[in-house]
Amino acid sequence: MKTINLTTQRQAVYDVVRQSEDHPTAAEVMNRLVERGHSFAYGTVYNSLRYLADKELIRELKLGETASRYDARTDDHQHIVCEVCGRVDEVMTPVPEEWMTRVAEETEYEVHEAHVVLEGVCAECRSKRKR
Amino acid sequence: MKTINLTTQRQAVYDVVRQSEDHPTAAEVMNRLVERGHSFAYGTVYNSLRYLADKELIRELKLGETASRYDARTDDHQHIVCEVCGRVDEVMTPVPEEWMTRVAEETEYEVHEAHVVLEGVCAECRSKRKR
DNA sequence: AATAGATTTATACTTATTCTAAATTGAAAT
DNA sequence: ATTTCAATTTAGAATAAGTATAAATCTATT
Ligand SMILES: [Mn+2]
Ligand SMILES: [Mn+2]
Ligand SMILES: [Zn+2]
Ligand SMILES: [Zn+2]
Repeated sequence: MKTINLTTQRQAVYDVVRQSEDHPTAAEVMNRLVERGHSFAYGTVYNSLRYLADKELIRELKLGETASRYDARTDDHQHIVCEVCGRVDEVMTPVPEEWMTRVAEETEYEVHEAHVVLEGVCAECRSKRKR
Repeated sequence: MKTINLTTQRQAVYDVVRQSEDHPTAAEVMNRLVERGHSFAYGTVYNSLRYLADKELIRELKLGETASRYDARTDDHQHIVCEVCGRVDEVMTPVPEEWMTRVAEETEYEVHEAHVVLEGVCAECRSKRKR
């Protein structure tokens, strides 16, 4: 049931995701694997990412870009994307329970989760802009 | 600058989106155009949707599915997707300003907007399930 | 060692969308 | 009315991300 089989490939993919701070795409994971001397088939990287996400060791993020990103943080959190440089940062402030409750009332849905993608300008791009 | 040129094709695409309650995908828009007796090139439908979204007559939604959906409502609102039947409903209860402010403090971003996709089970699927 | 299930690999395929270059349209100027 | 020119549409090719397939390889158990 709960048994997790970490093959060489899966372990290497997992390591890359865990050691990345920037929510890499599958293509970025692949590049980093090559940098580390691995050469796995593309399909294997996709399979591994899917496997790790299924086992909840990582999360797949759909941020509205063309490619999914992957995140080794599996605790509840959201994301913010810089409109200027594209960086993706963590949002740890939780979505208010009370808002979710109100949405459940409004929509008559049983609400399971909320995926939030915020957009704005990061501190770095803001300071660059002022000048 | 602000001039909007609604060709026959763009007008027809706009009409379909406005008269749809269900946030159709580009392929669904195309089917509905054919039902109405139109036969536009695929590229034209995509171009029209992009044009209308640029002019802010409609909105493009990225809900984490493979295909974008389109929405004739351009006022501020969010969406909820049923995990069982896939239907997409409106969420009009606004995201709390206060939460956005806290996120701005936490991340040091200048926050411009929030895109929220909630997931859960709709009333209809819930009642079907209970039996 | 033999078997069998799981996994990896290379490659083909799919889906959504964008790009391209030629043809068409339509408004403005003659 | 005819010419002109930019904007638009069209058909089809191209791209990007991801999935499916089938053969080869690995691994645990007899
Ligand atoms: Mn994250
Ligand atoms: Mn909507
Ligand atoms: Zn930035
Ligand atoms: Zn439902």
